[in-house]
Amino acid sequence: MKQDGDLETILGYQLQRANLEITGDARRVLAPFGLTPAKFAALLMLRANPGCDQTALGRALSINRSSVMKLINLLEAQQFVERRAGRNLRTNALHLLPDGEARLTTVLRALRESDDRMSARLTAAERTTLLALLRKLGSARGRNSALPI
Amino acid sequence: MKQDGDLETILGYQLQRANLEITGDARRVLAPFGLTPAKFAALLMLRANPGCDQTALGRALSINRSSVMKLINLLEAQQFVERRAGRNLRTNALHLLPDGEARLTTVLRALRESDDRMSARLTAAERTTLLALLRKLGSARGRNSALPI
DNA sequence: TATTGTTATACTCTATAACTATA
DNA sequence: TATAGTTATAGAGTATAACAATA
Repeated sequence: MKQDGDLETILGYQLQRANLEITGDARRVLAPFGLTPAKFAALLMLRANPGCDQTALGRALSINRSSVMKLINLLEAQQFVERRAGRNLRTNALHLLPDGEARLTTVLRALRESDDRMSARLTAAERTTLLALLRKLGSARGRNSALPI
Repeated sequence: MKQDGDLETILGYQLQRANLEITGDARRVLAPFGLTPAKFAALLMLRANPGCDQTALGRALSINRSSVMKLINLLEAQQFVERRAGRNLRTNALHLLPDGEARLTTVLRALRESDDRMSARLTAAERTTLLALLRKLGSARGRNSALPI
C-alpha cells in the first residue's frame, strides 16, 4: 500500500492518528481506575478550580454544558466529586472529595508514565515544541461553538 | 477559571483539544459534500491505492476491518466507490468511481482551505514541524491493535 | 430576558466478538 | 488453519434542542 501524499500533509488527519495512538494508551492506563481521558481531564480542571460551576467547567474544557453533565454525573457516582450548594440557587459548586483528590494523585502518576512512554520517540525538546504548537491550535477551541462568552 | 498546570503538559489532552478544533472546521467544510473526516481520509487512501481490498485499506488507515466496512458501505451508497471482484473470491477490489474521483478533487480543494485557515496561527515552518512530529507519534498507530500484520 | 442545570436524542469514530465463506 | 468480509453490539466523546427554575 502506498501512502497518500495529501493525507501526509493534512493536519486534521495527522492529529487524529496521533490522538488515537496517545489516547489509546491513556485509556488503558485509566481504565483500572474507572476513568476515561475526558473524566480525567475534568478532574484535573476541577482540582485547579474548586467550587466552580458546571458551565464554567465546560468553558475551561471547551465542551458543552450537557457534556459536562454526563461527566459530573459519572464522577459523582464514583465518589470523585460532589455537587454542593452554589453561589445562587441555580448553580452548583463542584468539589473534589478528599478521597477523590487522593485517588487523582495516584492516577496522575500513572498517566504521566503513559505520556512519557508514548512520547519516547520524541526528544524532550521536540515534545516541548509539539505541546506549544498544539496549544496554539487548541487555544481557539470553543471560541465559536462551545464558548459563547 | 485557572488553567491546570498538569493539563498544559499532558500530550493527550492537548492533542484532543487541537484535534477537535481542526476537525470541527473540516467537518463543516465536508458536510455539504456528504462526507466526514473519516470518509474523506478513506477516499484519499483509496485514490492512492486503486483496487486494494478492505483489510489493506484498514491497515493503511490504522483502523479495524469492521470500521472499514461501515465507511465503504456509506461511500458505495453515495456512489463514490465501487466494490469489484477481487483477486480471489473472498476479497473485494475497491475502486473510486470516475465521478467520485472528480468530486473528491473538488472536496480536497475545499478541505485545503479549511486546513490553511486553521493553521493560520502557525508559521509555515511551524506547520511543517508540527506535521513531522505528529507523524512520528502516529506512525506507531496500529502496530499493536489495528495492524496485526 | 438571560442563564443554569437538566433531559432526551443523535452523530462520529472506533472497537470486540462471533459468524460465513474461502484459501 | 488462517484470512476476508460481514454483522451485531457497544463505548467514548461530543453536539443540538428544548424545558424548568432562577437571576
